Amino acid sequence: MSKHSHQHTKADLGVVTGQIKARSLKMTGPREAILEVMRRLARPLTTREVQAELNQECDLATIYRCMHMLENLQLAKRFDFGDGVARYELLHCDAHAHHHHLICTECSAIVEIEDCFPAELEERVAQGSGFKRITHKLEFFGTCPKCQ
Amino acid sequence: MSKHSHQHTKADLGVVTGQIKARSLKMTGPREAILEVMRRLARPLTTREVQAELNQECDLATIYRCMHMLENLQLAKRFDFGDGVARYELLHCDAHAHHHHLICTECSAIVEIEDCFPAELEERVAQGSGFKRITHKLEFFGTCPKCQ
DNA sequence: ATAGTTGCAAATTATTTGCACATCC
DNA sequence: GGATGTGCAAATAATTTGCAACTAT
Repeated sequence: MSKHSHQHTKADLGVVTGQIKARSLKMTGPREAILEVMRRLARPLTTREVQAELNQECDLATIYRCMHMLENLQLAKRFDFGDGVARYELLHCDAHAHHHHLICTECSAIVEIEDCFPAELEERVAQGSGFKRITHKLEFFGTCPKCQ
Repeated sequence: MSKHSHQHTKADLGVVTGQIKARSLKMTGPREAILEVMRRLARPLTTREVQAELNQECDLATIYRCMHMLENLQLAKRFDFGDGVARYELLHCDAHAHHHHLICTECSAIVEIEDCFPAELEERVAQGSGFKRITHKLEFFGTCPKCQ
């Protein structure tokens, strides 16, 4: 419940529930369960992975809809690792929100990269193109120690 | 044929056909047509976009299979812009092979970014993780001038 | 000749949607 | 009570696959 338990790798669900209620959306059983899984695993997850981690039963459609809601509220981010399946990760609440991943092309293991990508390049891109509100997605791929 | 005709935006199909034949694969009519489209448009294309640009008829399955072949031969690269559709782009043959894109989140317009991303960061990632053969994908998203 | 290719149709897989019923505020 | 959410089943949409016929080399 405390709003300041900064565990750094775990999103603060208080913020999430706050955002949900602020928009007259509802905090339901399935949503709580999904959020708990996303907070606990704290890495990009497919809808099926989320479903598998759930204690209770939950329809895939519900999970998809929850992911979309979280994405719209900018509480989660979608990632595409090139295998045709979308993955979603809950965003952290502190400044560490923006980060990248290193994915093993053999076993799909995911490592979070703390090194933040220089935002300076983003500005250069903005200026050279006339685009506004620029964001970026950066993912690294390679072969993990186990799979080498 | 010259290895140094730097047209910069167009891949050298000679290299592609060379690679294909070197592996005892065949250069067929459909493949030539697909490659011509990819070379001409020189941006990430969905299979449907390729099909629409083709003069002759060509089955989607054939285009998918061609994309996979090109990807395996490292002659093309797959991109995911977050809309659930894979896009493939023919790689250039000169040193400019690696590049990034800036995609309009409104109209999906694609701008190629010449600025190459510092490979130095890639090495730092490699060292910190124990991963080998590291590559990366970096895409920028924003609102283009027209859509602002 | 023969290994590699293609089109077609059917199968898979991911994701979305309509709707009646259930649930949160 | 009324708006919002859920499960279920059906609909879309992307991508893959089996196979018989075809074509480069």
